[in-house]
Amino acid sequence: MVLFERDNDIYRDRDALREDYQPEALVGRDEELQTYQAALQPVINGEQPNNIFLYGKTGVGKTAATKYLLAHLKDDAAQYDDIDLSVIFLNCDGLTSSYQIATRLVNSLRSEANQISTTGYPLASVYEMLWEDLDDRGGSILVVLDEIDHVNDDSILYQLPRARANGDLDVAKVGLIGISNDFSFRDDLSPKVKSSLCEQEIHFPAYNAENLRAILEQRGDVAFHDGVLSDEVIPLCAAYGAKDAGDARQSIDLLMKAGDLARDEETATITEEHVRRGRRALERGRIKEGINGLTEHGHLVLYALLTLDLEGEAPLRSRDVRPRYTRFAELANRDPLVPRRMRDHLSELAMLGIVSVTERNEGRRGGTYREYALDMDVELILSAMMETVEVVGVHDSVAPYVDADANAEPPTLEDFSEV
DNA sequence: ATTCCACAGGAATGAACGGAAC
DNA sequence: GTTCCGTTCATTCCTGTGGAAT
Repeated sequence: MVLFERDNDIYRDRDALREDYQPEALVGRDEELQTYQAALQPVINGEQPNNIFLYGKTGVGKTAATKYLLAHLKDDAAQYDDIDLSVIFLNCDGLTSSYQIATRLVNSLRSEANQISTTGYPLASVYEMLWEDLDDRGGSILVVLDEIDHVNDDSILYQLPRARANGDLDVAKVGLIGISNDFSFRDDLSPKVKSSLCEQEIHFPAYNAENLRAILEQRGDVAFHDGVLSDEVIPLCAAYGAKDAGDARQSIDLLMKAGDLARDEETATITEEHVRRGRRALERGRIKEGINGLTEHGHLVLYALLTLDLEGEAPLRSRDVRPRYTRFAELANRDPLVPRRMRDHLSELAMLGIVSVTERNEGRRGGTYREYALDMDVELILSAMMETVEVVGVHDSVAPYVDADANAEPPTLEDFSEV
Protein backbone atom coordinates (compact mmCIF):
# COMPACT_ATOMS: atom_id res chain seq x y z
CA MET A 1 0.00 0.00 0.00
CA VAL A 2 1.29 3.41 -0.89
CA LEU A 3 1.18 5.79 1.99
CA PHE A 4 2.92 8.76 0.47
CA GLU A 5 2.79 9.87 -3.08
CA ARG A 6 3.83 13.02 -4.83
CA ASP A 7 1.07 15.60 -5.00
CA ASN A 8 -0.17 16.38 -8.43
CA ASP A 9 0.92 19.81 -7.77
CA ILE A 10 -0.23 23.30 -8.52
CA TYR A 11 3.10 24.43 -7.10
CA ARG A 12 6.14 24.72 -9.24
CA ASP A 13 8.26 25.74 -6.27
CA ARG A 14 6.41 26.32 -3.05
CA ASP A 15 9.59 27.45 -1.31
CA ALA A 16 9.39 30.73 -3.19
CA LEU A 17 6.64 31.73 -0.80
CA ARG A 18 8.51 30.84 2.31
CA GLU A 19 9.97 33.31 4.70
CA ASP A 20 13.56 32.31 3.98
CA TYR A 21 13.26 32.62 0.23
CA GLN A 22 15.63 35.13 -1.24
CA PRO A 23 14.32 36.54 -4.50
CA GLU A 24 17.00 37.65 -6.94
CA ALA A 25 15.50 41.10 -7.14
CA LEU A 26 13.71 43.20 -4.57
CA VAL A 27 10.64 44.85 -5.97
CA GLY A 28 9.64 48.39 -5.15
CA ARG A 29 12.53 49.29 -2.84
CA ASP A 30 14.95 50.91 -5.27
CA GLU A 31 15.44 54.13 -3.42
CA GLU A 32 15.97 52.52 -0.05
CA LEU A 33 18.41 50.00 -1.46
CA GLN A 34 20.47 52.74 -2.95
CA THR A 35 20.82 54.60 0.32
CA TYR A 36 21.50 51.39 2.14
CA GLN A 37 24.20 50.38 -0.28
CA ALA A 38 25.92 53.71 0.08
CA ALA A 39 25.86 53.33 3.84
CA LEU A 40 27.62 49.97 3.57
CA GLN A 41 30.29 51.22 1.21
CA PRO A 42 32.93 51.89 3.92
CA VAL A 43 33.11 48.17 4.58
CA ILE A 44 34.48 47.54 1.11
CA ASN A 45 36.90 50.38 1.57
CA GLY A 46 38.23 48.69 4.64
CA GLU A 47 37.12 51.50 6.89
CA GLN A 48 35.29 51.42 10.17
CA PRO A 49 31.75 50.42 9.20
CA ASN A 50 28.85 52.79 9.69
CA ASN A 51 26.24 52.09 12.26
CA ILE A 52 22.95 51.93 10.46
CA PHE A 53 19.43 52.14 11.75
CA LEU A 54 16.52 50.89 9.67
CA TYR A 55 12.97 51.50 10.60
CA GLY A 56 9.58 50.79 9.11
CA LYS A 57 6.64 48.54 9.87
CA THR A 58 6.80 44.75 9.76
CA GLY A 59 7.08 43.15 6.36
CA VAL A 60 8.17 46.18 4.38
CA GLY A 61 11.43 44.67 3.23
CA LYS A 62 13.89 45.78 5.90
CA THR A 63 15.14 42.32 6.65
CA ALA A 64 14.96 41.23 3.03
CA ALA A 65 16.95 44.25 1.92
CA THR A 66 19.52 43.60 4.62
CA LYS A 67 20.01 39.96 3.71
CA TYR A 68 20.12 40.81 0.06
CA LEU A 69 22.73 43.52 0.38
CA LEU A 70 24.84 41.70 2.92
CA ALA A 71 24.98 38.62 0.73
CA HIS A 72 26.28 40.78 -2.10
CA LEU A 73 28.61 42.58 0.24
CA LYS A 74 30.12 39.33 1.39
CA ASP A 75 30.63 38.11 -2.17
CA ASP A 76 32.16 41.35 -3.25
CA ALA A 77 34.35 41.65 -0.19
CA ALA A 78 35.83 38.25 -0.95
CA GLN A 79 37.63 39.79 -3.92
CA TYR A 80 39.75 41.93 -1.68
CA ASP A 81 42.40 40.16 0.31
CA ASP A 82 42.66 42.83 2.95
CA ILE A 83 39.01 42.60 3.90
CA ASP A 84 37.87 39.95 6.29
CA LEU A 85 34.15 40.38 6.71
CA SER A 86 31.90 38.54 9.12
CA VAL A 87 28.22 39.08 9.49
CA ILE A 88 26.29 38.17 12.60
CA PHE A 89 22.58 38.20 12.14
CA LEU A 90 20.42 38.07 15.22
CA ASN A 91 16.69 38.29 15.43
CA CYS A 92 15.77 39.77 18.78
CA ASP A 93 12.21 38.53 18.74
CA GLY A 94 11.56 36.94 22.10
CA LEU A 95 14.58 38.60 23.67
CA THR A 96 13.87 41.33 26.14
CA SER A 97 17.20 42.59 27.35
CA SER A 98 20.69 43.53 26.30
CA TYR A 99 21.86 40.72 28.46
CA GLN A 100 20.09 38.14 26.36
CA ILE A 101 21.33 39.68 23.15
CA ALA A 102 24.88 39.62 24.44
CA THR A 103 24.70 35.92 25.30
CA ARG A 104 23.26 35.10 21.89
CA LEU A 105 26.01 37.06 20.20
CA VAL A 106 28.67 35.28 22.19
CA ASN A 107 27.17 31.95 21.24
CA SER A 108 27.03 32.80 17.58
CA LEU A 109 30.73 33.64 17.69
CA ARG A 110 31.60 30.41 19.42
CA SER A 111 31.78 26.84 18.28
CA GLU A 112 29.06 24.35 19.04
CA ALA A 113 31.11 22.96 21.91
CA ASN A 114 31.79 26.22 23.71
CA GLN A 115 28.31 27.63 24.03
CA ILE A 116 27.42 29.48 27.18
CA SER A 117 24.18 29.40 29.07
CA THR A 118 21.77 32.24 28.50
CA THR A 119 21.33 32.89 32.19
CA GLY A 120 23.37 33.03 35.32
CA TYR A 121 26.35 35.19 34.42
CA PRO A 122 26.79 38.74 35.58
CA LEU A 123 26.15 41.16 32.74
CA ALA A 124 29.65 42.57 32.85
CA SER A 125 31.27 39.21 32.34
CA VAL A 126 29.06 38.46 29.35
CA TYR A 127 30.28 41.69 27.78
CA GLU A 128 33.85 40.67 28.59
CA MET A 129 33.34 37.42 26.73
CA LEU A 130 31.79 39.28 23.85
CA TRP A 131 34.69 41.68 23.39
CA GLU A 132 37.16 38.84 23.62
CA ASP A 133 35.33 36.77 21.04
CA LEU A 134 34.88 39.68 18.69
CA ASP A 135 38.57 40.43 18.82
CA ASP A 136 39.39 36.78 18.21
CA ARG A 137 37.27 36.88 15.11
CA GLY A 138 38.87 40.13 14.00
CA GLY A 139 38.38 41.96 10.71
CA SER A 140 35.19 43.80 9.92
CA ILE A 141 32.19 42.49 11.75
CA LEU A 142 28.68 43.58 11.00
CA VAL A 143 26.22 42.85 13.75
CA VAL A 144 22.64 42.92 12.58
CA LEU A 145 20.04 43.16 15.30
CA ASP A 146 16.67 42.55 13.79
CA GLU A 147 13.55 43.67 15.65
CA ILE A 148 15.50 45.47 18.35
CA ASP A 149 12.35 47.23 19.45
CA HIS A 150 11.52 44.05 21.33
CA VAL A 151 14.31 44.88 23.70
CA ASN A 152 13.63 47.05 26.70
CA ASP A 153 17.05 48.42 27.49
CA ASP A 154 19.58 49.93 25.18
CA SER A 155 22.77 49.15 27.02
CA ILE A 156 24.12 46.92 24.26
CA LEU A 157 23.29 49.55 21.69
CA TYR A 158 25.50 51.85 23.61
CA GLN A 159 28.24 49.38 24.45
CA LEU A 160 28.70 47.79 21.08
CA PRO A 161 29.37 50.88 18.97
CA ARG A 162 31.59 52.32 21.69
CA ALA A 163 33.58 49.22 22.49
CA ARG A 164 36.46 50.22 20.30
CA ALA A 165 36.61 53.72 21.70
CA ASN A 166 36.54 52.34 25.20
CA GLY A 167 39.50 50.12 24.51
CA ASP A 168 37.56 46.90 24.83
CA LEU A 169 38.29 46.01 21.23
CA ASP A 170 41.66 46.20 19.55
CA VAL A 171 41.47 44.57 16.15
CA ALA A 172 37.83 44.04 15.32
CA LYS A 173 35.97 46.72 13.42
CA VAL A 174 32.37 46.41 14.46
CA GLY A 175 29.41 47.96 12.69
CA LEU A 176 25.95 47.74 14.13
CA ILE A 177 22.84 47.51 12.00
CA GLY A 178 19.66 47.97 13.96
CA ILE A 179 16.31 47.08 12.49
CA SER A 180 13.17 48.27 14.19
CA ASN A 181 9.50 47.86 13.44
CA ASP A 182 8.60 50.66 15.66
CA PHE A 183 9.47 54.21 14.85
CA SER A 184 8.91 55.45 18.37
CA PHE A 185 11.68 53.13 19.51
CA ARG A 186 14.13 55.55 17.99
CA ASP A 187 12.76 58.43 20.00
CA ASP A 188 13.02 56.51 23.22
CA LEU A 189 16.70 55.82 22.83
CA SER A 190 18.99 57.75 25.09
CA PRO A 191 20.70 60.62 23.28
CA LYS A 192 24.13 59.04 23.37
CA VAL A 193 22.83 55.90 21.69
CA LYS A 194 20.88 57.88 19.17
CA SER A 195 23.87 59.83 18.03
CA SER A 196 26.03 56.78 17.49
CA LEU A 197 23.53 54.23 16.25
CA CYS A 198 21.51 56.54 14.10
CA GLU A 199 24.33 58.10 12.15
CA GLN A 200 22.77 56.51 9.09
CA GLU A 201 19.03 56.12 9.09
CA ILE A 202 16.92 54.56 6.42
CA HIS A 203 13.19 54.65 6.48
CA PHE A 204 11.17 51.92 4.80
CA PRO A 205 7.64 53.07 4.06
CA ALA A 206 4.76 50.58 3.93
CA TYR A 207 3.95 48.95 0.64
CA ASN A 208 0.86 50.10 -1.16
CA ALA A 209 -1.44 47.68 -2.96
CA GLU A 210 0.44 48.33 -6.19
CA ASN A 211 3.79 47.33 -4.66
CA LEU A 212 2.28 44.29 -3.07
CA ARG A 213 0.77 43.16 -6.31
CA ALA A 214 4.14 43.40 -8.01
CA ILE A 215 5.77 41.41 -5.24
CA LEU A 216 3.10 38.76 -5.23
CA GLU A 217 3.32 38.42 -8.98
CA GLN A 218 7.06 38.00 -8.80
CA ARG A 219 6.75 35.26 -6.20
CA GLY A 220 3.67 33.72 -7.73
CA ASP A 221 5.40 33.30 -11.07
CA VAL A 222 8.07 31.20 -9.45
CA ALA A 223 5.86 29.41 -6.98
CA PHE A 224 2.94 28.28 -9.11
CA HIS A 225 2.52 26.65 -12.46
CA ASP A 226 1.03 28.80 -15.17
CA GLY A 227 -2.71 29.18 -15.08
CA VAL A 228 -3.11 28.08 -11.48
CA LEU A 229 -3.89 31.51 -10.11
CA SER A 230 -7.21 32.93 -11.11
CA ASP A 231 -7.12 36.60 -11.93
CA GLU A 232 -8.59 37.91 -8.76
CA VAL A 233 -6.32 36.06 -6.34
CA ILE A 234 -3.27 38.28 -6.35
CA PRO A 235 -5.16 41.58 -6.31
CA LEU A 236 -7.19 40.27 -3.41
CA CYS A 237 -4.16 39.20 -1.40
CA ALA A 238 -2.57 42.56 -2.16
CA ALA A 239 -5.68 44.43 -1.13
CA TYR A 240 -5.89 42.60 2.18
CA GLY A 241 -2.23 43.23 2.76
CA ALA A 242 -2.45 46.92 1.98
CA LYS A 243 -5.48 47.32 4.15
CA ASP A 244 -3.93 45.61 7.14
CA ALA A 245 -0.45 47.03 7.29
CA GLY A 246 1.24 47.15 3.90
CA ASP A 247 2.95 43.98 4.98
CA ALA A 248 4.48 41.83 2.27
CA ARG A 249 5.15 38.88 4.55
CA GLN A 250 1.53 38.69 5.50
CA SER A 251 0.33 38.93 1.92
CA ILE A 252 2.69 36.20 0.78
CA ASP A 253 1.63 33.97 3.66
CA LEU A 254 -1.93 34.50 2.60
CA LEU A 255 -1.13 33.52 -0.94
CA MET A 256 0.61 30.40 0.28
CA LYS A 257 -2.22 29.48 2.58
CA ALA A 258 -4.69 29.84 -0.25
CA GLY A 259 -2.43 27.66 -2.37
CA ASP A 260 -2.23 25.02 0.34
CA LEU A 261 -5.97 24.93 0.70
CA ALA A 262 -6.38 24.51 -3.03
CA ARG A 263 -3.80 21.77 -3.08
CA ASP A 264 -5.46 19.90 -0.24
CA GLU A 265 -8.66 19.94 -2.18
CA GLU A 266 -6.84 18.92 -5.33
CA THR A 267 -8.38 21.68 -7.33
CA ALA A 268 -6.57 22.91 -10.39
CA THR A 269 -6.84 26.59 -9.65
CA ILE A 270 -6.74 28.89 -6.67
CA THR A 271 -9.82 31.01 -6.28
CA GLU A 272 -11.00 34.00 -4.35
CA GLU A 273 -12.73 31.61 -2.01
CA HIS A 274 -9.45 29.97 -1.09
CA VAL A 275 -8.00 33.35 -0.26
CA ARG A 276 -10.86 34.21 2.03
CA ARG A 277 -10.68 30.92 3.85
CA GLY A 278 -6.92 31.22 4.02
CA ARG A 279 -7.24 34.57 5.66
CA ARG A 280 -9.48 33.12 8.30
CA ALA A 281 -7.13 30.25 8.96
CA LEU A 282 -4.17 32.58 9.34
CA GLU A 283 -6.06 34.80 11.68
CA ARG A 284 -6.90 31.80 13.77
CA GLY A 285 -3.26 30.85 13.96
CA ARG A 286 -2.34 34.32 15.04
CA ILE A 287 -4.89 34.33 17.83
CA LYS A 288 -3.83 30.95 19.00
CA GLU A 289 -0.25 32.03 19.21
CA GLY A 290 -1.19 35.15 21.10
CA ILE A 291 -3.35 33.28 23.55
CA ASN A 292 -0.65 30.73 24.08
CA GLY A 293 1.71 33.37 25.38
CA LEU A 294 -0.68 34.70 27.98
CA THR A 295 -0.53 34.14 31.70
CA GLU A 296 -3.14 32.13 33.46
CA HIS A 297 -4.66 35.36 34.67
CA GLY A 298 -4.56 36.65 31.13
CA HIS A 299 -6.73 33.70 30.15
CA LEU A 300 -9.11 34.35 32.99
CA VAL A 301 -9.47 37.98 32.00
CA LEU A 302 -10.13 36.95 28.43
CA TYR A 303 -12.71 34.43 29.57
CA ALA A 304 -14.42 37.09 31.62
CA LEU A 305 -14.59 39.43 28.67
CA LEU A 306 -15.66 36.64 26.39
CA THR A 307 -18.60 35.51 28.47
CA LEU A 308 -19.74 39.05 29.07
CA ASP A 309 -19.52 39.72 25.38
CA LEU A 310 -21.64 36.66 24.70
CA GLU A 311 -24.21 38.05 27.05
CA GLY A 312 -24.28 41.18 24.96
CA GLU A 313 -22.67 43.36 27.61
CA ALA A 314 -19.81 44.64 25.49
CA PRO A 315 -18.31 47.15 25.22
CA LEU A 316 -17.10 47.13 28.79
CA ARG A 317 -14.83 49.21 30.91
CA SER A 318 -12.34 47.48 33.14
CA ARG A 319 -14.42 47.92 36.27
CA ASP A 320 -17.27 46.02 34.62
CA VAL A 321 -15.03 43.16 33.65
CA ARG A 322 -13.65 42.86 37.11
CA PRO A 323 -16.47 41.12 38.99
CA ARG A 324 -16.70 38.41 36.37
CA TYR A 325 -12.97 38.03 36.38
CA THR A 326 -12.75 37.65 40.14
CA ARG A 327 -15.44 35.01 39.99
CA PHE A 328 -13.52 33.03 37.42
CA ALA A 329 -10.34 33.44 39.40
CA GLU A 330 -11.99 31.97 42.45
CA LEU A 331 -13.36 29.12 40.39
CA ALA A 332 -9.89 28.37 39.16
CA ASN A 333 -8.70 28.55 42.74
CA ARG A 334 -6.48 31.54 42.18
CA ASP A 335 -6.24 34.80 44.06
CA PRO A 336 -7.67 37.51 41.83
CA LEU A 337 -5.21 40.14 40.77
CA VAL A 338 -5.35 43.70 41.83
CA PRO A 339 -7.22 46.03 39.40
CA ARG A 340 -4.10 47.71 38.15
CA ARG A 341 -2.69 44.40 37.08
CA MET A 342 -5.93 43.33 35.50
CA ARG A 343 -5.82 46.41 33.34
CA ASP A 344 -2.39 45.36 32.17
CA HIS A 345 -3.85 42.09 31.01
CA LEU A 346 -6.62 43.87 29.18
CA SER A 347 -4.07 46.07 27.47
CA GLU A 348 -2.13 43.01 26.48
CA LEU A 349 -5.19 41.49 24.90
CA ALA A 350 -5.66 44.71 23.01
CA MET A 351 -2.09 44.63 21.78
CA LEU A 352 -2.62 41.14 20.44
CA GLY A 353 -5.58 42.40 18.46
CA ILE A 354 -7.94 40.03 20.21
CA VAL A 355 -9.74 42.84 21.89
CA SER A 356 -10.54 46.30 20.60
CA VAL A 357 -10.25 49.43 22.67
CA THR A 358 -11.93 52.77 22.44
CA GLU A 359 -10.91 55.56 24.71
CA ARG A 360 -13.78 57.53 26.10
CA ASN A 361 -13.99 60.67 28.09
CA GLU A 362 -17.10 61.81 29.87
CA GLY A 363 -15.45 64.81 31.36
CA ARG A 364 -15.96 65.92 34.87
CA ARG A 365 -18.80 63.53 35.48
CA GLY A 366 -17.34 60.41 33.95
CA GLY A 367 -13.62 60.93 33.56
CA THR A 368 -11.48 59.04 31.08
CA TYR A 369 -11.73 55.33 30.64
CA ARG A 370 -11.35 52.68 27.99
CA GLU A 371 -13.98 50.41 26.60
CA TYR A 372 -13.09 46.89 25.60
CA ALA A 373 -14.88 44.58 23.22
CA LEU A 374 -13.94 41.40 21.44
CA ASP A 375 -12.43 42.20 18.10
CA MET A 376 -12.51 38.67 16.77
CA ASP A 377 -14.97 35.99 16.02
CA VAL A 378 -16.00 34.57 19.38
CA GLU A 379 -15.92 31.05 18.09
CA LEU A 380 -12.41 31.55 16.82
CA ILE A 381 -11.17 32.69 20.19
CA LEU A 382 -13.03 29.99 22.04
CA SER A 383 -11.66 27.16 19.98
CA ALA A 384 -8.17 28.58 20.30
CA MET A 385 -8.61 28.76 24.05
CA MET A 386 -9.89 25.24 24.33
CA GLU A 387 -6.93 23.92 22.42
CA THR A 388 -4.14 25.83 24.01
CA VAL A 389 -5.16 26.63 27.51
CA GLU A 390 -5.55 24.59 30.59
CA VAL A 391 -7.30 26.42 33.34
CA VAL A 392 -8.62 24.12 35.95
CA GLY A 393 -12.37 24.32 36.26
CA VAL A 394 -12.87 27.27 34.03
CA HIS A 395 -13.23 25.51 30.70
CA ASP A 396 -16.19 23.72 32.09
CA SER A 397 -17.53 26.95 33.45
CA VAL A 398 -17.38 28.52 30.07
CA ALA A 399 -18.75 25.56 28.17
CA PRO A 400 -22.37 26.41 29.00
CA TYR A 401 -21.93 29.73 27.26
CA VAL A 402 -20.74 28.07 24.12
CA ASP A 403 -23.74 25.87 23.57
CA ALA A 404 -26.38 28.05 25.12
CA ASP A 405 -28.31 30.25 22.78
CA ALA A 406 -28.08 33.96 23.23
CA ASN A 407 -31.12 34.31 25.45
CA ALA A 408 -30.31 31.53 27.85
CA GLU A 409 -29.68 32.39 31.44
CA PRO A 410 -26.01 32.49 32.25
CA PRO A 411 -24.99 29.56 34.41
CA THR A 412 -25.00 30.10 38.11
CA LEU A 413 -22.21 29.50 40.53
CA GLU A 414 -23.66 26.12 41.43
CA ASP A 415 -23.34 25.02 37.86
CA PHE A 416 -19.67 25.70 38.11
CA SER A 417 -18.89 24.15 41.40
CA GLU A 418 -18.80 20.55 40.23
CA VAL A 419 -15.21 20.54 39.16
C1' DA B 1 -10.64 79.79 32.93
C1' DT B 2 -10.82 76.55 36.28
C1' DT B 3 -12.23 72.37 38.41
C1' DC B 4 -12.45 67.61 38.75
C1' DC B 5 -13.85 62.78 37.44
C1' DA B 6 -12.22 58.12 36.64
C1' DC B 7 -9.38 56.03 34.92
C1' DA B 8 -4.51 55.27 32.20
C1' DG B 9 -0.22 54.01 32.83
C1' DG B 10 4.70 55.05 34.91
C1' DA B 11 7.87 53.88 38.77
C1' DA B 12 9.49 51.57 42.65
C1' DT B 13 9.63 47.43 44.88
C1' DG B 14 9.38 42.56 45.94
C1' DA B 15 8.70 37.42 45.67
C1' DA B 16 9.70 33.34 43.15
C1' DC B 17 12.52 31.04 40.07
C1' DG B 18 16.24 29.08 37.05
C1' DG B 19 20.98 28.83 36.23
C1' DA B 20 26.11 29.70 37.18
C1' DA B 21 29.83 30.07 40.27
C1' DC B 22 31.93 29.29 44.55
C1' DG C 1 24.73 23.50 49.73
C1' DT C 2 24.97 28.95 49.37
C1' DT C 3 25.39 33.18 46.96
C1' DC C 4 24.84 35.95 43.03
C1' DC C 5 22.45 37.47 38.89
C1' DG C 6 18.71 38.43 35.63
C1' DT C 7 13.77 37.65 34.45
C1' DT C 8 8.93 37.50 35.14
C1' DC C 9 4.81 38.43 37.31
C1' DA C 10 2.83 40.76 40.65
C1' DT C 11 1.55 44.80 44.23
C1' DT C 12 1.58 49.54 45.81
C1' DC C 13 1.75 54.18 45.16
C1' DC C 14 1.70 57.64 42.26
C1' DT C 15 1.32 61.36 38.49
C1' DG C 16 -0.93 62.47 34.12
C1' DT C 17 -4.88 63.60 31.23
C1' DG C 18 -9.10 65.14 28.12
C1' DG C 19 -13.11 67.32 28.27
C1' DA C 20 -17.87 68.15 30.60
C1' DA C 21 -19.29 70.82 34.38
C1' DT C 22 -18.78 74.81 36.98
